[in-house]
Amino acid sequence: MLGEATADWQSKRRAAARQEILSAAWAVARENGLAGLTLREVAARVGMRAPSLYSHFASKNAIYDAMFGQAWRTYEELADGDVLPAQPRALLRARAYRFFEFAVADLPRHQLMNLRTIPGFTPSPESYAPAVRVMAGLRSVMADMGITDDGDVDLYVALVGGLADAQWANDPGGTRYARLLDRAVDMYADALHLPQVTDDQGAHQEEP
Amino acid sequence: MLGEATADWQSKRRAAARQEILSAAWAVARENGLAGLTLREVAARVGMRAPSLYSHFASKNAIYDAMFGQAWRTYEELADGDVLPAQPRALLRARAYRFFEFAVADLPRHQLMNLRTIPGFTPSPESYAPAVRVMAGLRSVMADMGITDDGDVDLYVALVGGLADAQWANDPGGTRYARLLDRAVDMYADALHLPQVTDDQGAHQEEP
DNA sequence: GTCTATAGTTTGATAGAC
DNA sequence: GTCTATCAAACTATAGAC
Repeated sequence: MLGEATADWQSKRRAAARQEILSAAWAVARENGLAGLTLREVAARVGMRAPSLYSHFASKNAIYDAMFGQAWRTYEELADGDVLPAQPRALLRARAYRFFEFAVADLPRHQLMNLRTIPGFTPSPESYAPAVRVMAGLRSVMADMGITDDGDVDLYVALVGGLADAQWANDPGGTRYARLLDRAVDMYADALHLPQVTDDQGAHQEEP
Repeated sequence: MLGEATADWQSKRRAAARQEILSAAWAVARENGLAGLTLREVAARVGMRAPSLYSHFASKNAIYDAMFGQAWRTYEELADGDVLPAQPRALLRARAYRFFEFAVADLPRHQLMNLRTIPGFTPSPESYAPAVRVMAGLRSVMADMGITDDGDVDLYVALVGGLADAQWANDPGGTRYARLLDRAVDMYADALHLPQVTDDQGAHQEEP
């Protein structure tokens, strides 16, 4: 008889196939634009025919949905892996750099996560969950430094997101708005009367 | 023989037909999303068949292009029509409200003007010109109040645009980020050490 | 300038054999 | 689970009559 080992193996194969399809979908989106995604093209990249995708995803929108969830989970893991500085300004800077860098690295991903690019697409609750957790984590971390007003958090989010959007809109591939991140965070921190950094510890350093 | 009056009349008819098509295109974009625009649907709304549109526009992208130019010209006229306050903070607030309100009023228009929603679409120089003029006008007006650093202007643009994008992303139809506009402009003005308002003149007032 | 007709693709999705 | 076959529809764009 077939034991649980077989069920496990099959389940892993299924998950691997799903992941292969999603990777192909990201590649197509990066080449043809997020709205330029087609099932045939995705299938071709994984050596399948279009109808076979329906064994793994219920519809094209289900693929968008899985991509949305995956993007936010990836960002969540990155953000959770960051060792956050104790100094408030440094912490806000670190979070700003993390988000900005992630948003600027991949346009279709950014569009799917943060802009309403695909008409009619709405993420499922399951896929939306990691986005909610990310926002909750930010609120928690900011509350720890005394920022509890919802408007203050929203302003920070809009400020950092605005720089990322402006980077894509006016200088894609460049650094025109990336260079303003420190200035922007300082401006924000000043407005909230966060303590000044006494030495150089707060300045952002790229990882080696 | 046919005089110039006839040529005038014909030229006006042509312009009117183009405008009718563009209006229909905006309506379709608002209903089906910017990427959901189709020639058949646009043609149907003006009582035509799809091929007839080619008498007025060379391609679908030419329609997007005309929409892009029209959107920026409309914004330019609105901004040029504004009577700007002399007080620097009030002026920045007025410009911020103008842009934010325009961006939040129409998602496909905002996507076409400021986000890269349509894969492969790039505006022609003619359609891009009003956008350049708007930016030049902003630079000029900010230079008059002593803001000459490019980074400072870029930061203002990103700040206001970020609020608009966040409004669409996180609270479409609401006022969650609109309520932060005054706070955002004050934060920015403080960072640039712009003079404080002495009385209430600087507070933004909606028109009656 | 608008029409019909149609080319020539491409699309998302389903049915059913294997 | 993947395939072939196919649907039904939509798409942009062109040709040519009127």
